[in-house]
Amino acid sequence: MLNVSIPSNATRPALPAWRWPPADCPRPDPLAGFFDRSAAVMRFQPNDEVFAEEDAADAVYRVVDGVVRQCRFTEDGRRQIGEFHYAGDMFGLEAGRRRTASAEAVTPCRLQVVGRSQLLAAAREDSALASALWQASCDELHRVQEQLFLLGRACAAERVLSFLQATAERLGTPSVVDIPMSRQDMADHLGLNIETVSRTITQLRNEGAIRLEGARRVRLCEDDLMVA
Amino acid sequence: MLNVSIPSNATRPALPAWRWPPADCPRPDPLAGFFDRSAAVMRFQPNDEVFAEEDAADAVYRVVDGVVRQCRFTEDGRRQIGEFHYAGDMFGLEAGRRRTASAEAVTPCRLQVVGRSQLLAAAREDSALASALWQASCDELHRVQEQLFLLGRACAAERVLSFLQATAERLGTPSVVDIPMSRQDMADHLGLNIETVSRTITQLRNEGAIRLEGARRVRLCEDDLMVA
DNA sequence: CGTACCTTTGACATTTCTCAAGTCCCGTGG
DNA sequence: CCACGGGACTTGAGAAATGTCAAAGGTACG
Repeated sequence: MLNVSIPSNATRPALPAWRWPPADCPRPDPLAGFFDRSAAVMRFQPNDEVFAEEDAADAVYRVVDGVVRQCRFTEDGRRQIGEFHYAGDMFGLEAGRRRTASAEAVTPCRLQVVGRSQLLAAAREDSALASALWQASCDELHRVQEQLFLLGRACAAERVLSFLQATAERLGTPSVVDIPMSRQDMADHLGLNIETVSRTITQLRNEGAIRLEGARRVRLCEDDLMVA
Repeated sequence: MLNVSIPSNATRPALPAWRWPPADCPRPDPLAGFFDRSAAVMRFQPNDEVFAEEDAADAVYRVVDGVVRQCRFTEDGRRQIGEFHYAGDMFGLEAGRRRTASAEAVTPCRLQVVGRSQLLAAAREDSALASALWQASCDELHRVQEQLFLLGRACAAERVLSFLQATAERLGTPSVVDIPMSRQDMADHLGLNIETVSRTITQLRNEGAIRLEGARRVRLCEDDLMVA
């Protein structure tokens, strides 16, 4: 079980990390193929806006390299980051005609861009592409539902540890994470404030669940994944 | 703005309620047609399990009447309710072969059931059906992202009020809600505990944002939606 | 009309947030 | 090479929100 100080009244299991790539993801990836054939490439610097809430949702993106965050704001300045997108992720495909969230570069990044109607037309011709699109939506839904559990029912230590593990998995480096985003980004993704994220990381370090090799580099210790 | 006692340091806008049905939802509904033609009907009593996490995901459901909750559990007994499904909602279509959440009846209900492969085969033949399926997934994703904001960044009063407004909209009764689920269900959906939900409802009543006409019936007062 | 369950309330504990200072790191320019 | 500045990160102390435990009301249904 988690060795870190999660409220003492209950035995709390480690949360399952997101699986990436999904076991049943078909290879070679028709989405990658389509973007490689058809997309233009754009570059963005950190904090550049890729698109804003309410913009026309007429383009679809795929990350070549770098990291993108998807977020929503309230008028009083609260921000919720729904998802981070990494190399290989598609994002920005929506059913409605307007964006329901904005997207911003976290790190310098290159994005492939295609027209939404172009992608949908190709999917109509190519059932492998259509099924990859559907698979991608479902994967996204599952990640968001995992996130929902985290925000609704997990304490700060669980949220942070789970995030670090998921990010490590996603980046393909199971035992070390080079965290690409700021503490503030982590906080707005995890529904915490920046000081709580920082304190929680310190606490996880003190309890031996992680080791810090610089503020943006964390080594995950093995026993985090164990269940008692 | 919200008149209810949300932390006093900031001006917090009312959260937008989910739109239902979505403005661009095509009519007549090809999904409804397909289920009406092809589905068997099953009945469930409150708390009956429709399917469990890890079950084979080989059936797809549509609510005829009643309410269904979709939930995930941890070993230590925490529960997160992702979504409630009402009359007309499809649920249970997944990309993977296993359920990632369980579904349970909240009220007595009747559900239409079809085989997953049957639905997908029909969608391959009928592009209107395919597009309705995609639309439904996207709508679900948007609702979940709204929920994500609520759990990550909204205080108890905002969560409860937003939930009541959304439920009223969803049930087609904009000013009165007949809440179909228990306080515990609300709590597990909103990431609160049952006592906090109860206290928050009392507080909203005291502040005039709602009126109670029985524990399960709430009248929403107009000025909840106003922005100062 | 009694019983079981759901809801509300109270008192107190815990977690997380807020505000205010540090500290660290890194690039820049002397 | 080293001082400097600025941003990011960390830490502390106290406040606020939410959770926990316990018990009292309500309500529905046999």
